[in-house]
Amino acid sequence: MLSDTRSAILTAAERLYAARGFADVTLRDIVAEANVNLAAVNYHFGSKDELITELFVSRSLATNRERLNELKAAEAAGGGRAPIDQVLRALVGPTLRGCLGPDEQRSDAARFMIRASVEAIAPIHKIRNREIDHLRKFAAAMRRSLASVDEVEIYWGLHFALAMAHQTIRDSERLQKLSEGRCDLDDVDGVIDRVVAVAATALGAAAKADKPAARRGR
Amino acid sequence: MLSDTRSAILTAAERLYAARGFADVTLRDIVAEANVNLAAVNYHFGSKDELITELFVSRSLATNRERLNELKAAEAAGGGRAPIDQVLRALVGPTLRGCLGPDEQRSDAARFMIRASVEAIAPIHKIRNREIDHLRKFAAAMRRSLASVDEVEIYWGLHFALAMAHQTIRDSERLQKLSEGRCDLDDVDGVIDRVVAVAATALGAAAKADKPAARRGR
DNA sequence: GATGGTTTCATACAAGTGTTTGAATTGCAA
DNA sequence: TTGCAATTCAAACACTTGTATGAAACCATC
Repeated sequence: MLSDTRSAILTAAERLYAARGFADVTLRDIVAEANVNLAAVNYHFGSKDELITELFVSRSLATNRERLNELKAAEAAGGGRAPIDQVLRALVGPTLRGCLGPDEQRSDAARFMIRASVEAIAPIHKIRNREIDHLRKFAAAMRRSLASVDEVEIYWGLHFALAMAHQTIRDSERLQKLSEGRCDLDDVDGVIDRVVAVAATALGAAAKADKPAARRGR
Repeated sequence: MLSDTRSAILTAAERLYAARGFADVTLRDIVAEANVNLAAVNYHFGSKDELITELFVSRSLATNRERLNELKAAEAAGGGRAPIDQVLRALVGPTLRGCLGPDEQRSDAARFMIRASVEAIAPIHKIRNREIDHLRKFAAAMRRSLASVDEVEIYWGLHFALAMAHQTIRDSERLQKLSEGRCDLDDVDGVIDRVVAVAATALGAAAKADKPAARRGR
């Protein structure tokens, strides 16, 4: 049976890290949010780093599971091979849905994971290699979907898709200001469509030529 | 005449922040790197935050100047209007060149700016609005280049171009591992070509339809 | 109801942080 | 050289951080 205090700490830490980042959230902030005693953190987790590690591992597994579920559903519907846009959608959809859109729909877990992937925090950096194994599954699905595309292009496409999704979450405020509100970031499905469309187009172009567009102007 | 100590502090801070991020670089680290006394920072800058602010403003102006120079050169050659790929190249080229490629070619300034744009550090967050004015100039150049493209698509294209460039810098290690070295990140011009090509393709597709590619699979 | 392990609590601790201080040192003009 | 402002320096300051301690409270089991 999991201690009540234990999960209260995890939830509070997740919420605070998601909202304010790792830099200026202290153990005292966390225990205040969780309404528990300061010493409870070290009692239940051993140290602050171990708390962060456990939180990251737990949320990382959950996110990966969600993405793989979407992927498997898409591939099952297509007889073991899903259209590239559905593969990409499974990759970027869960995180985008968890970070954008109406407040009540956002998840602290998704925003925590974004912070964790961006801020170079010591305990997380050591574990992050596991994410590569997870991404490899998507690279494999993309190759099944686009058999004629060179493997290198697959990696670049996957990388760019994640880049666009990630940065859209992180810099949504800047894009709003820059476009003076004309870019609608509350239309989460629209954003997902855009990211998927651009990445799929890039991969589609790669299917027709081994090299990207001709270089000019150097 | 600028004090020797003053610029030594700026240089040391830039190098350390570029290499290790803001989180775990202390004033004592900086003064050790600069070979000056601890109190020199507060004497010359007033506070740590003011040091960071001055550093960010200075490097930000330099980066923006470099990008605008490339843009103006391209537009001058085209009679006030540059091809979209050259506009995009002026936007992402300087930073990518300063952050990727051979060590001796990298600039602490470029890597410092990446850190500054990623890590939510208080003194910088207040100034970062100025970057929007700078990006607006590129949005305007893109509209001159692609008169038929809807304004919203311009913003999305600019945003995605920066996203791909940024993330490629930040996650170059992951991409290397994921692709087992098959994605050549030392070929800086090749990377720039890829980013520019994908962004330009996305904008080109937008020129043919008001909406991005049809939505599927919801 | 007593017992003993588990959990909570107030408090203290050592280490590290940015900042301040006041005395030394420097550099330059009179 | 003398005088004075600008700069450097070692030391200390006030504060915050994560962690450790030992007593108190809790709680199921006998």
